[in-house]
Amino acid sequence: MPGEHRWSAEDRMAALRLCPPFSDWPETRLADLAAIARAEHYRRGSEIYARDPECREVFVIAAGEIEISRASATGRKYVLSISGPRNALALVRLLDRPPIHFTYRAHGDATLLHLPVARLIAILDADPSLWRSIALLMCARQGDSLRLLNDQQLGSLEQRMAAVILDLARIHGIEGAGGIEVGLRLPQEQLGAMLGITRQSVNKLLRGFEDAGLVATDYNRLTIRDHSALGRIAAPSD
Amino acid sequence: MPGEHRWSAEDRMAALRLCPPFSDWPETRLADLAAIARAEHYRRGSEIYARDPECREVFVIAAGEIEISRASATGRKYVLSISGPRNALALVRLLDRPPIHFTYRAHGDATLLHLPVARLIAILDADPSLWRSIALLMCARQGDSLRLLNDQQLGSLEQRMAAVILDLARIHGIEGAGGIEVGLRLPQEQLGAMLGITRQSVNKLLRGFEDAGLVATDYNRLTIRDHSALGRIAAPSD
DNA sequence: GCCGGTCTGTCACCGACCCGACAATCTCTT
DNA sequence: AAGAGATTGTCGGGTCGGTGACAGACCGGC
Repeated sequence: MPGEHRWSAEDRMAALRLCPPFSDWPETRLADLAAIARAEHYRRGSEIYARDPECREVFVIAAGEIEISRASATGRKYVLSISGPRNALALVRLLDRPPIHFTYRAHGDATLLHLPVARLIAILDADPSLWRSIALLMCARQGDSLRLLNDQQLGSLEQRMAAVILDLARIHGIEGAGGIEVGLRLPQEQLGAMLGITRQSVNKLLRGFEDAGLVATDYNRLTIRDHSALGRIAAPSD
Repeated sequence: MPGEHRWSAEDRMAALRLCPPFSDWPETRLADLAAIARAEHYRRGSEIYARDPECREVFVIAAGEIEISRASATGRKYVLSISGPRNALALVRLLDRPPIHFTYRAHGDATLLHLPVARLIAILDADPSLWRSIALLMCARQGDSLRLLNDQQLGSLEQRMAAVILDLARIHGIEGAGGIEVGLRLPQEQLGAMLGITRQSVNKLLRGFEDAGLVATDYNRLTIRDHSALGRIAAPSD
């Protein structure tokens, strides 16, 4: 783990090496990438592109978690997901005119590598076979989005709640004695923002899950007690 | 327009030439593509991959409309969209293991060009710069999905209804004297399946729109009377 | 032109979720 | 160690959309 104060080109390369879609790039290309990357540290709660929402940069999470959300005019907030280390974000900015702007916020303290889109594209065009990795990653992301859309329309609240919990555990889970603990500050309000429901509804559902022995909750902390049962709820027959 | 009975290699190329992501391919590559494409005709209501849902093919709509949907265990149906000519579908199948399977159904009579994934990938790898067009298209598609997710979570029913109508008009709209007519058989039940609500709710909303002079309805047929007002409803401030 | 199937309009009832409120508990900073 | 702020548990009332039902209108085929 590199020191917080400074990220050398080596450190940047090490982070990129583990991050799809760059993880299967040859070393020389990774070096090109590391050369244009700029490391930046964010304190908990700070917004990533607060200064310039139109900024044409992609970024990679080197450490920490990033909440991807969007607020409505009425003040409600929808949290698309909370992404973890080794994840590339904002890839839609490869387009000249990205469709809509999501807000990225550091959920805990976080370190990001920023990659200016223009220079990234230059690297890709210099060795077009690299585009393949981008294309396939975008296919995977698209698949995830479609599954999410489908779940939201067809699933019951219980199903969606179980799915969100399992998803969080998959990304941020820490194996422990009593089960898998979600290594995140996770107030019920936040779960609500991911499900599009209110805090109170989350509370009721969550207590239902707890009574059934599926999860354990403890002030901002969530632990999965029965992973397979939760999976059965999330995907009943599928 | 080629005859219904037979699609020559020339006909197939002509269709592909207009379809993103192939529209900016050089002629020689388009010829390669046309060589592996198989044209197939579908009657209204027939399901595209009824025989083999696991079939590893992408396809392009040469003529007609395709409804992309998914059914729940309880019999409810969610219609993701109704896609029109010059659209490539099922691109997520470029992945070895696509995430979930959507059902594709011919909304009216339709003609498709089928492209086996393995051979398509062979063409792409033979000239990797072609992957660029795939990557950028998938970015655009991903952006569309994210916008849809956002709208569904944050938008009111009215907003979402207006958005869906405008979207349908953009793809299937026919300019006419009294406004833009949606050139589709469009029962209220279908609109409901796109919005995740029941026929009855659609009816009430739609009559509200009609009373306000935004649209005109006439048995299976929908005409937009006030496009800009509808746009203001769909995206209030944005 | 007739008829079965599809589509639309409408109603009463009901349940799920939202809203506002309040008290208790926990965490973090000072 | 104390107090401010954040989080949780819980309640009742209100509202929106779902459910089931029914009648009437429309379409397409024979």
